Amino acid sequence: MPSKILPVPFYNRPTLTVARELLGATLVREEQGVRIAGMIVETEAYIGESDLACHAKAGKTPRTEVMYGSPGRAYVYFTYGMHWMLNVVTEMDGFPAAVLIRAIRPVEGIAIIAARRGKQPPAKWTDGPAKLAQALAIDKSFNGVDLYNRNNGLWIEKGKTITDESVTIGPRVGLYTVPEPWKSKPWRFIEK
DNA sequence: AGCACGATTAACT
DNA sequence: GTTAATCGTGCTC
Repeated sequence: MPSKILPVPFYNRPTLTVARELLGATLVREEQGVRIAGMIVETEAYIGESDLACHAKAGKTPRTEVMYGSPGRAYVYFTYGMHWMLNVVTEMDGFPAAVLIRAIRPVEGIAIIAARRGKQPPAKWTDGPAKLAQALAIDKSFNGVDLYNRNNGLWIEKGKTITDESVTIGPRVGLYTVPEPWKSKPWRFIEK
């Protein structure tokens, strides 16, 4: 049986295309042989130094270095003093861009997710970027790891195809101090 | 060395 | 609707 894991060429494409096509894909975390997985239902694109919402606006720094690297790797960063965010690096080596995985729908490893997120109702287990990172135990140690093989306990598999009728496109969120037009770019993709 | 801010969340009123 | 929590990062001095 051929691997279901999305290969490097999938990520080595325009970021908006990758963000759109990641909807329906399966984000998989494997811990000690146990799978925790969910279908990706919300993404956002962050594209290049000219995108003033993208961390790469500051240029290549220790923090943003991964985004400048080869596609198909994880860019994990820390914010608000307590939250981890998972992104997937896109486009050619040298161009800084990534897709933020904003939400997933739990499919496997529900018991583990419940143990980590059980204080909240199931609908709120993985409906935000910091929430899914917590549910899947993703932190700084995953920054820069390959997502196109099983070596690192984190990868993305081809999943369900989502039709355009089931996709809502809108502006990215949380960009309070980002100037226009970047603040309103319709670079957020949601599976209804 | 110090500072302002943040691709958020949960718990409030 | 508002706001505290909490600290790495990048910028200024």
